[in-house]
Amino acid sequence: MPRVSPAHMERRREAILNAAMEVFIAKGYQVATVGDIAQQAGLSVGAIYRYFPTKADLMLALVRERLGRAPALFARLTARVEDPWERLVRCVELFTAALRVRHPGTGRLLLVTMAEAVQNGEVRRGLHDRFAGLADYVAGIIAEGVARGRFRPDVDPRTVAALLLSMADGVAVYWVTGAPDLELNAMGQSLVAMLRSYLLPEPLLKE
Amino acid sequence: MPRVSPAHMERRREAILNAAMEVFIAKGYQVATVGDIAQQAGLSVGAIYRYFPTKADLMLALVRERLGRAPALFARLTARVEDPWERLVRCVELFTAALRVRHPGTGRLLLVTMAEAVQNGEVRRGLHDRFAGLADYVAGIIAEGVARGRFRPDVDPRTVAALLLSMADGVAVYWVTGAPDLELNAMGQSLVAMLRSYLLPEPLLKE
Amino acid sequence: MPRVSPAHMERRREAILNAAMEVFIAKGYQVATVGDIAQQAGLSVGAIYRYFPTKADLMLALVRERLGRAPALFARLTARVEDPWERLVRCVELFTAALRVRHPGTGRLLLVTMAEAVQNGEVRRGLHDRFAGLADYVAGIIAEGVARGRFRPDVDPRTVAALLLSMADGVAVYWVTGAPDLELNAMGQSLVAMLRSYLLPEPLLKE
Amino acid sequence: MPRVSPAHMERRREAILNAAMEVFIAKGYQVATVGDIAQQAGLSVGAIYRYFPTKADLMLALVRERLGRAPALFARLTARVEDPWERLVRCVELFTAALRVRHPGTGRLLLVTMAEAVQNGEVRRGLHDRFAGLADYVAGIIAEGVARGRFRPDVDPRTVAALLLSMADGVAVYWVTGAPDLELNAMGQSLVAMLRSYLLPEPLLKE
DNA sequence: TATGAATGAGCATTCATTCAT
DNA sequence: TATGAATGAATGCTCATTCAT
Repeated sequence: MPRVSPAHMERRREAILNAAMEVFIAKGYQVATVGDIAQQAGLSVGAIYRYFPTKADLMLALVRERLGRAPALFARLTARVEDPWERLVRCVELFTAALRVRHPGTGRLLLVTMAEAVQNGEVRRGLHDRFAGLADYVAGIIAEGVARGRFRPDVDPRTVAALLLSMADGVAVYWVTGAPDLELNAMGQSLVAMLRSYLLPEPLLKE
Repeated sequence: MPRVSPAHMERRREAILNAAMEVFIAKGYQVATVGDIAQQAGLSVGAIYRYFPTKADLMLALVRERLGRAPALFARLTARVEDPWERLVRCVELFTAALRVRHPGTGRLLLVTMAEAVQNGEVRRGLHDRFAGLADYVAGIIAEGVARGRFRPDVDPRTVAALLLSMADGVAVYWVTGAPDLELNAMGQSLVAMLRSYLLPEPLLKE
Repeated sequence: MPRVSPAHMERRREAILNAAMEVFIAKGYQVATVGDIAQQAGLSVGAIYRYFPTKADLMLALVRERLGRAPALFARLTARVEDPWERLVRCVELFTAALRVRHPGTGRLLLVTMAEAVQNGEVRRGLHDRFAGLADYVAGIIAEGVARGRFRPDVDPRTVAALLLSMADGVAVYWVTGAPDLELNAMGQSLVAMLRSYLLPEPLLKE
Repeated sequence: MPRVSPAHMERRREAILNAAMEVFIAKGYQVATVGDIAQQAGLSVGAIYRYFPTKADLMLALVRERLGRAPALFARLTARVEDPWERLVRCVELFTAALRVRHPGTGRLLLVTMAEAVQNGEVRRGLHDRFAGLADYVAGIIAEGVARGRFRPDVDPRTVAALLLSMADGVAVYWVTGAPDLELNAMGQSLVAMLRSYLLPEPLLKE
C-alpha cells in the first residue's frame, strides 16, 4: 500500500532524470555527484536511490529514455512527408532545429554518453541501438527513394545513412563542445545541396 | 639514474605519454588513475610526476602533441598531390587508413578528449585548434579547386570543410565506441562519390 | 542517522574538536593525520569532513574556540576580585592552576599552535588576538592599580602586561615540552614576590 | 683517501646547516623538504645525505650546535662583568640584542624546535640541555649575588632563573610569530626595573 | 664525490552508498 | 517515504630516501 500514487512516482522519476541530464551535461558523468543531482532535483540523496539503484542506472536510463527515443521521434515527426527526398531534407532540418532549439542539451548528452560508452557496455549498447534505429530509418527513406526511382539507383542506402548520421552526430558533438565557427544553418544547407547533387539524378539539367 | 641525457628524458616522456594514451583510451580520463598509467609505463607513480606536474597535464599534452599535430600531418602527407580534387580524395583515404591502421587509438583519444573538453577549457581550446587547423587545410583545398575552376563555383569552402571534418570525427567517434556496422571503406567510397557529384561540375556527362 | 538535532551536531562537533586537540597535542599538527583524529573521536574519516571542511579548519577552530576564549575566561574568573593587586595575583594563580589541573592540554596546544602560526596567517592572527586580549586585560588591571595609587606610578601597564604574558606562555611552553625541573608553584610564588616588590610602593617598610 | 680536505667538508657541513636553519625557520620542520634545503644550500639532495643521514639529524644538529651553544655563548660574552647585578643586566641586554640584531633567526628556530620536541625525544633532550645550561648560568649569577650580599637574601636562584628564562623564551617565541605590539627594548627595560626592585635591597632609599 | 631520477609508502580529501530516524 | 549523517574505499599527489651514473 504505497502512500503516493504511481503517477506521482513517475513524475518524480522524470524530475530526477531531468536533473541528472542537466548535471551530466554540465559536468560529465564521472565528475557529477549524486549530491549534485539531488540538489538539482530539489531532493535528498536518499530519495534518488529510491528511484535509481545506482548512479550508473541514471546514465543508462537517460541513454534509453532520452537518446534511445530519437528514432521513434524522427519517424513520428517526418511521417507525414510523402516524398523521400523531402523527408530526408526534413530530417536534416529537424536535426538542426533540435540541436539549436528544441533539445539543446541532447548533443551534450550524446557526447557525455559516448565517453561513458568506452567503459560501460550497457551504455554502449544503448547508444548503438539509437544509432542503428536512426540509421535504419534513414536507410529506409533512401531505399524507398531508390525503389521509387526518385534517387540515383547505385547508392547504398545503409552506407549513406551511416555517413549522414555520423556527420550529424559529429556536428552535434563539436557544436556542443563550443567549437567556435560552426554555422549550423549553413552546414545544413550545404549538406542538403550535397545530397541533392548526389541522390537526385541529373537535377542540374532541369533546375 | 640521474644526469641522464636529454634524449633519454625525452624518450621517457614519450613512453609516459604513450602509456597515458593507452590507459585513457581504455578507461577514459576520469576513471584512469595515475597508478594505472605508471603501471602501463612500467614506472612508479612518482616518476610520472617528474615529467608531468598533474594528471590533467597528461591529457593536455596528448591533446596538443597527438591530436594537435593532425593538421600538420595531413598537410605533409598530401602535399605532393597537385590536383585539388585528388588531394581531397587523398585526405579521405588518409583519414580512413589512419583510423583503421596507422593510429587506431586516435579516434578513441578524440572521443575521450571531447568528453573532457566539456569541463576543461584548455583541453577544449586544444581540440578547437586541431579542428580549426584541419578545417583551414581542407577549406584551402576546396577554395583552390574553386579558384582553378575545378570545383563548382557556388560552394562555400569553409562550410563544406567543417561538414567534412564533422563527419570524419563523427565516424571516428562511432567507430571507436565499437559501433557494429560501420564499414569504413564503404563509407569512404560513398563520401567520395557524394563529393564528386557535388563539387565537380557535370562530371557525369563526360565520365 | 540524519535529521539529528542541532544539539547533537554541536555535541559531535565538540567531540571532534576534543579529539583533534588530543591528537594535535600528542603529535603536532603536521604529523597528526585526519585518520588519527577520526579514530580518537570514534568516527570515520568522512564524518570529520562533515563538520570541518579541511584539516586546517580544525586547527583554526581550536585556536579560536579554545585558546581564543582565554581572555574572556580570565576576565570572568577574576571579575569578583576588587583590588587590582589581588586580581593580578589571582591571575597568576589561575594560570598556574589552569596549566597544571584544569586545562593541562592548553599549554601544549599553545605550543603546537605557535609552531603552525609561523606558516599559517589565520592561525597567527588567532594567536595574536588571544595575546592581545589577555594583554589588554592585564594591562587594564595594572592601569587601574596605577590610577588608584595602589601601584607605583611609573610603570608602563602595557609593557609589563606583555612581559607577564610572555613569561606565562614561556613557562607554559616549557612546562609542556616536559622540561624537567620547572616547579610551577615555586615559580608562581617568586613571580608574585617580584611583582609585589616592583608594583607596590615601599611595601617592605610596613610589612 | 678522501678527495676533499676535512676543512672543506666541515665548511660544507656548516653551509648545509645554515641552509637547513633558514628553511626550517621559514617553513617549520615538517613542511620543509630536503629538496628545499638542498636548493637553499646550492647543492643536490644527495649531497645533503652525505653529511646528514636523515632529515631529523639536521634538526638535531641545529638544536645541539646552534641552540645548545647558547649557555657557553652567554658565559663568554658576560664573563668580564664582575658585579652580579651588572652581569644579569648584561644578560638581558644580550638576549634582546641577539633576538633583534645578531641572531634574529634563533627565536624562530627555538619555536620550531619546541614544536618538534613534542614528538622527538632527542630534540626534547637537546632543548632541555640548553634550558638547563642557561638556567644554571643565570642561577649561578643570582646565587653569587646573594652570597656576596648584593641581592636580597631570600630569593631562590634556581626558580628566579627559570622564571627569567621562561620569560625570555616566551618573548622570543611571540616576537617571532610576529606579535604586533611587542616592544623588545621597552620590555627589557621594564624587566630590569622589576629585577632591580626585587633583587637589590632597598635601592629606592639611596637612588 | 656529487647528482638527481626513481621509488613507493603515506596523506588529505571525495563520494557512492547505506540506514537510523 | 524521505532525509542526510555516517561510512570507508579509492585517488591524486608529495617527499624522504636510495643508488646508478
